[in-house]
Parts: sequence; structure tokens; C-alpha cells
Amino acid sequence: MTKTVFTDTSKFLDHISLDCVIFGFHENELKVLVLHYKTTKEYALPGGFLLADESLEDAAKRVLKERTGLDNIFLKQFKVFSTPGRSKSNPAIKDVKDLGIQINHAFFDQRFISVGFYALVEFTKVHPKPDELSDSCDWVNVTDNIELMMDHNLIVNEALDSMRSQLNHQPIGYNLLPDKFTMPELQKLYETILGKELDRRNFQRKILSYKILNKLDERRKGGAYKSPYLYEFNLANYQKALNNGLSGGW
Amino acid sequence: MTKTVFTDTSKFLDHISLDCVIFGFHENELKVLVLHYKTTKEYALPGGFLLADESLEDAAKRVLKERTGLDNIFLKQFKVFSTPGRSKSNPAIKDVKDLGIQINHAFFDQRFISVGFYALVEFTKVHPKPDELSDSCDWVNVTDNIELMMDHNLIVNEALDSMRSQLNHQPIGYNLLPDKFTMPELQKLYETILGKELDRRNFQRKILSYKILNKLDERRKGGAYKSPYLYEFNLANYQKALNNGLSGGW
DNA sequence: GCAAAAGTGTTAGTCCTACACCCATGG
DNA sequence: CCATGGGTGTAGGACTAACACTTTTGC
Repeated sequence: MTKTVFTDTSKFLDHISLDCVIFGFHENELKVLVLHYKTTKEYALPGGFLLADESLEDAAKRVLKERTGLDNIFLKQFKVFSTPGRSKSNPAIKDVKDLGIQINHAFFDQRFISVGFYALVEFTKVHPKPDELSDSCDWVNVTDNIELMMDHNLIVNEALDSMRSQLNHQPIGYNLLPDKFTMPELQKLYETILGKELDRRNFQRKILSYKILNKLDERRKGGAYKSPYLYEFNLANYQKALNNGLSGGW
Repeated sequence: MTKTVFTDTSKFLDHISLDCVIFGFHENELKVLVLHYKTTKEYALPGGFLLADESLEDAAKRVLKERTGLDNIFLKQFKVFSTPGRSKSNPAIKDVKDLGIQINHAFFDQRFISVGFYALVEFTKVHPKPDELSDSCDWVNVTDNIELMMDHNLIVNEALDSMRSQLNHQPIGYNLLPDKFTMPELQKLYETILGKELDRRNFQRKILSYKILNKLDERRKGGAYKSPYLYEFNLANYQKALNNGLSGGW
């Protein structure tokens, strides 16, 4: 995959952009990957533009690959943001002469609608890379509510809502957790996404009743206190169960 | 609201279109509004383009108003369709000289991504009007699976899936039924959307348990057999209940 | 051996399912 | 008066929610 840079905008379609809310889960915290702009010092979601002969999904995959280094990421379109004034304050259109970057102002200065995607990645596999307009690309806790540029805070919130409502229909646990994980870890993930606490014993009974997990003989060693068992997803059963939607609410 | 016509495309943004899946419910059938093109004789969803200073939601409202005559329609964005080749076969780009319509080929000939909306309308309030490229605008039964142009069959199916999954979170019954309706009518609507039959007595108990309906003293007269009671939605309770999502599955 | 986390079990109440019976209406 | 659809009720089983006790581990 060739790297796409903002300095050659000639192959991009006008008016259409996309933004990715990349979720990761680490140390019992739900995190989002954000860029920090060199010039304006604002935080922003990784995003990009649509190439002339590319689907939005492919464009999002391209952005994901460039920021995380990963292929085969779980990706879901969730909403288009099209308020007419939303792109007026795009920091990218500001002058970046001091960086030696030549920006195509005519391109950046147009009105953009942005298609929002959310992505689920395994935290430990990601090695974030900033783009050419940014000096950093880092995880921030969703709960910290960092101020983002333009309407990006809105985009994150809508992504969260969307993910929450699809918890029983999309393989969210599978994509956010490592291959092997403990029951308390899975529960924390659910609690974080749902924004509420769940009963430890009822959670375990319910999730096991779906038959989507394989209990392993190993336990998580090294931690303090009693070592919990490790589990892995039974992918075949998981997929089958998701087709009907996991039953019941949380 | 001024009528927007396809013969003046100068105010439209390039590359962006929208299509509306307009659902109605009549005589126990779920219906969709489709246009029939004068030149190509193909069926198509009502759609349009985005004006330079307009949100997608406003554009969709504009299209809805023009085709149905209605304001204040329930409208929901559900997906963007962006396969690169999808707009190649757009019949609108064909020559329509014989109709005396001057088409801006350069505009129609570009690649379009299309934002899909579904709309819910009260069947009896709609007076469908064709646009200037069509000779008819009529309801077709969803179950008839009429062949539509381009990827419009896909768009209808995705709209259905989306509406089905949101049945407990959006005021779908309220928007598709007239102000007063009977329990069997409401049940038929649910059965049609879900694609399966429900037990009459359990359905009634469950829907009443939500406290979202007011039972009226009137009954539906004129029909054969025992006359059913009329109900209306208790909008305040309905909205409140939807915020948490109606509990349980169907 | 103590504190904290994890494994396992029980019970009461609620909800869902699958039915049966009676009533009203038009032919 | 009968066929059909609509109004109402009930019993059994499944699932959920709330809660207690025991076990393991590091210090």
C-alpha cells in the first residue's frame, strides 16, 4: 500500500473526507487514538480523503494502516457529518510554511462532509505513527474527554453510542481484546463501553451461556491475588451467535 | 421551500448524492415509494444532490417534501454507498433530448457516493409526485422485490435491516401508523418489519406493558366481525421509553 | 494470616411462551 | 347460527437479579 500524503491532493475527490475513531482497550481503560497538529497544537482524529477510484471502506483501511501499521482491522461506518459550517475551522488549511510543507489551500479550503468510521484494534499490536501535519499520534482515555478540533468530540461521542448499541451484534470483544484474556478483563470492557457496573457472577454466567468462549487451562500469572483463568473466543460460535444478536440486555 | 430541479446543477456539490427509502404502511403491507424513469423505464429511489450550503439532513427533507408534499417527516441516515463503480449505470446520464430536458452531462457523469436515508410516513397523508425525469412516483410492496436501478435494491435492503434493528429505539410505529389504529394493525406492522408472526395475546400484553399506548373508547367500525378498539400513542411515555430502548426482543 | 480478587452456588421474582375460553359482528 | 376475528386469562418454564460462601495469592 502506497503512502498517501496531503501534499498531493490531486487524486482526491472534492468535498468528501472521513474520520476514524480508533478504539483500543488497555489497563481497563477504553482509549482513542488522536493526532496532535504541529501548527495549531490542536488534537484531531485520524482522517483522510477519498481517492478517485476507492470506496470509503478502502479509504478508511488506508488511513488505519498508515496510523496503526495494521491490516485487517474491524471497521464500521456509523454516520456522516455534514453541517455546512463544520469544516470552516479545519486547522489544516492554516499556513504551515514554517514546517516547509506545501499545502494545497484551494483543496483544504472547500466544504467537506465527513464519513465517520469507528475501528476496533488490539491495543498492544498498534504502533501509532503521526501524519505529516502532526507531531504525535497517541492514545487518550475516552473518559478524559480531551478537547478535539472541529466537531471531532461529537464524532467520538456518536461512535461510542453506535458501538454501545451494537455490542450484541458486532464482535466488539473479540476485536478489542488480545487472543487470551481473563473474565474480569472482558467484564471491564463491557462495563467501560456500557458505562455502568455489572455483577461479576451474573456477567460470567450470562456470557458463558452464549457458548462463545473457550476456557483454557492456563491462568494469568504474576498479578497479585488469586490468578484468574484465561479464555479465548470460540470464533465459529461467536459469529453464529452474533447473527441472531446476543439475547437480552446488560 | 423552492423546488430544486436537476436541470440546474450549478448549486450542487460534486460527487455527493443521497437516496431516500420512504416507507409507508397500508392494508397490512409495508411499502416503498419508487420513481419510474421516462427514458430508461427503470425504477429508482427518490434521491437528490447536496446544495452548497445545506446539510445532508436538509437535502433529504427537501427531497421528501418534493416527492410526498410532507414536512416534518421522520428521517434517519443509515449508510453511505460508495463502491467506485456504482454510479456508472445511472440512467439519468443518458440522453433525454426527446423529453426536451437539457441535462448537464458533465455533472451526472461523475462518480457519486450516495448517503442512504430511510423515512417513515403515514401512508394516507402522502400524495406522491414524480420528478422531471420520471413519469410516475408510486408505492410498491417491499415483499414484491421490484428490480430497481443501480444499487437501489441493496439500499432498500440495508434500510430494512437498519429499521428492523432500531425497532425498539426509534418511534417507528408512531410514524408509520395513523393517529388512531387498532392493536391488530400495530401487530401486523411489527410482523411485517420483523418478517415473522407473533402471538396475538403476548404481543398485546407486551406492548401494553410499556405504557406507551392510550386505549380509546372508540372502536373501528365497518369491518367484518368483532370491532377492535382504537389506540393512540402516548407520545410522552413513548419517547421516554425509547430512550432506554423497549426491553426484550420480539 | 490477612486483604483483595476470583471461583462457584442459591433463591425469589420476573418475564416469556404456549395455550383456551368467551364475545362481537356480518353473512 | 356460524365462521371469523378480537378481548381477556392462566400455568409452567426460563431467565434475571440479588446476594454468600469458599479459594487462591502476595505481602
